[in-house]
Amino acid sequence: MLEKKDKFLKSERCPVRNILDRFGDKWSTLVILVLNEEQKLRFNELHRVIGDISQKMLTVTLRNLEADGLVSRKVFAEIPPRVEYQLTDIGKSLVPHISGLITWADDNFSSILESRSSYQQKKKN
Amino acid sequence: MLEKKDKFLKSERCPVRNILDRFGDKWSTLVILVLNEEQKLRFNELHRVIGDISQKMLTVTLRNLEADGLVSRKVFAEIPPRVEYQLTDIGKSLVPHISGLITWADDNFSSILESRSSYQQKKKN
DNA sequence: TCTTTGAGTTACCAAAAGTAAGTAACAAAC
DNA sequence: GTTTGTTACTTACTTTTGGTAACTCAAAGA
Repeated sequence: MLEKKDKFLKSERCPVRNILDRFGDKWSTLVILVLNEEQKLRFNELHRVIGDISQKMLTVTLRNLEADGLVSRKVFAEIPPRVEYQLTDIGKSLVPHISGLITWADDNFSSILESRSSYQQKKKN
Repeated sequence: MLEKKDKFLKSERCPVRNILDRFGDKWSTLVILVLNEEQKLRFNELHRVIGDISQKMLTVTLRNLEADGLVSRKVFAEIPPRVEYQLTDIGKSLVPHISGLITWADDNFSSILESRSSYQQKKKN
C-alpha cells in the first residue's frame, strides 16, 4: 500500500512520466498537431477536423491542455456561443518534437506494417 | 479544406494516426525508453524497473512492440524460462525522437505545474 | 411558436486496464 | 516423494476510462 502510493507520487513528480501520461491519452497529441496546422479553431471545427473524437473527449482533452498551459481558450460573449482554441507559446514549442515522431512514423510506416503482417502469419503456425 | 484533412486523419492507413495510436497506449514509450537504457532485459526485470505496470499490460505492450518490429524477443529453452527483450534497429531509431520529447518535458515541467495549479485556483472562483 | 445554432454536459453502455490468482515445467530443499 | 521456488506468462474478475446519444442554454430566424 505504502509502496504503491510511493510509486504514484514518484511518477507524479517525474517529468518523464508526466509527459508520457499526457501522451498516454490518445487525443492530446492529435489536438496539438491540428491546432498547429490551423492556428485557431473553434470547438466544432476541431471536432470536424479530427472526425472520430467524441465531444466528451474533445472537451476533456482541451481542458487538460488548457490546464497545462499548452492551449488557450477564448470565449466570445455571443449567442450561439463562440470559443476559439489555439496553441500557446509553450504549446508551439512542443510541436517540433512531435513532428520528429511524425517524420519517423512516415519513414518507417511500411516497415512496421510488414512486420505486423508477418507477425500475424507466425501466430497462425 | 477541412474535409480533406478529415479523411486523412480518420484513415486507418494514416502513418500519423497509426504512430499516435501506438503512443496512445500509455506503456509503449516507457518500455522503449527503459530498453534503450538497459540494452537487454528479461520480463521480470522490465517489470521491476518500470514498477507500476501490471504483468498483463507488460505482456500486451511487449507483444505489440514485437509485432511492430520495434522490440525483439529471444526465448531460451530453459527451466525456469528465460526471455530477453531488446530494441531492434528500427526501435533504436525511434529513441532520439522520444528523447526530444523528454528533453522538452524536463525543460517545461515547472511551467506546466505552475499552469496546472493556477488553473485549479481559477476553477474555485 | 418552433426550429436552429455552438459548445458543451449528462446518463448510460462498451472497451481498456488493473488485480489477484492460477499455470507450466523442473530443480532443489525438506 | 512431497513441498517450495523459479520465471514468464494467462485468466477471471473488477475498476477506470472512453464512446454514444440525448439534453441544455439563450437568442435569432421562419
